[in-house]
Amino acid sequence: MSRSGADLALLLLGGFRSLVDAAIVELAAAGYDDVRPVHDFAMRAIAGGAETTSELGRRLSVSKQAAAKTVAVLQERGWVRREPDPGDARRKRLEVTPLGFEVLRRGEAIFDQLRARWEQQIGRDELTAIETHLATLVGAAPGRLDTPGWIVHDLGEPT
Amino acid sequence: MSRSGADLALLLLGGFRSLVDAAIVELAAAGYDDVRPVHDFAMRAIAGGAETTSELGRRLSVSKQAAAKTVAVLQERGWVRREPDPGDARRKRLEVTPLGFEVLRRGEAIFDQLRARWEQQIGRDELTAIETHLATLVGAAPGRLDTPGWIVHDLGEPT
DNA sequence: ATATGATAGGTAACCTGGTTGTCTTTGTCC
DNA sequence: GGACAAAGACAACCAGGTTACCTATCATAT
Repeated sequence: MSRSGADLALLLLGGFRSLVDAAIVELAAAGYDDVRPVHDFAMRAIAGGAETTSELGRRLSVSKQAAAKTVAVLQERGWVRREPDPGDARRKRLEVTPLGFEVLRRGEAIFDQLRARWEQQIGRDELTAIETHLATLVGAAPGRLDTPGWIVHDLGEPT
Repeated sequence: MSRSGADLALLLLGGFRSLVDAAIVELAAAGYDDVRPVHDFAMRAIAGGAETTSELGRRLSVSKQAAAKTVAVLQERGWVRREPDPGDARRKRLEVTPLGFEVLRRGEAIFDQLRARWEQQIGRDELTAIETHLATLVGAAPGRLDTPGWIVHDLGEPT
């Protein structure tokens, strides 16, 4: 019945949004108010080795100023700390706080749960097929979205 | 190898963005500068029967003020006209201009082309399967994204 | 016939997540 | 020591949203 290409785009966006909206709602219910995708991404990047604001900006493909704004809210909420770098007075080293890791782990659990729910609906093989194909789509595109290789999967313990 | 739920969300967003970014680039190359998804959606909604700014806002699930801003740029670019409604002095009737339809048709063609390219890569059945499953995901979600039933598929001729 | 309430639109102030441009401080390399 | 690069801070701006509030017009009930 031939969906249009625009439909496809809409479906992809819709899928993302239904996942993310559900996650935001559940995080809020768990007491973490107003966690946005950008917060999650940024904390993962920091946990994954983005030590400075400038580096964070590069990894997220945004300007360092934009990264600085994000860091400011993260810091204000106590999810990220900024401390002077002993070896370089220009830098302020970023680190995710235990509380930040908690948010990250919660978010992860929620996403996994949503994914599991969907897997149950459409079947395991179908889901992996979708993921594989999406990965090739994203990978094949003249990528504006930087390959999210920096996404840290093992959140470990909050030290 | 178990992708996480967060990966899935990222893949969906990435898929949307690679499609949309490519479309924006190609539309720009065709002389239509800075066509954003929101412009396309809004014009489709208008073409599909959203006669007033308030109605447009309702259909796009944004405030009427936000819709008014979008209409302002659409009008400025000559893609949409606003004319007083003869039967109701409060209303200003919206209509997509021939130029606006041209943009819409161009965008549609580009999306279809991108979809076709992808279909070639992963196979027809796979793509339809993905679309079907995405549709259930989006449909099943306690939908923040209003069902885009208003999306007009047949752009017809610019009259 | 008019008062009441709903609706269309406009204006203004504000938020978020971006941008560019400019500046200072600090580090590195020759 | 001098030139340049990099980190961060600050300001102005933009897009696309929000809420609050105002006026004009229409519809309806009494």
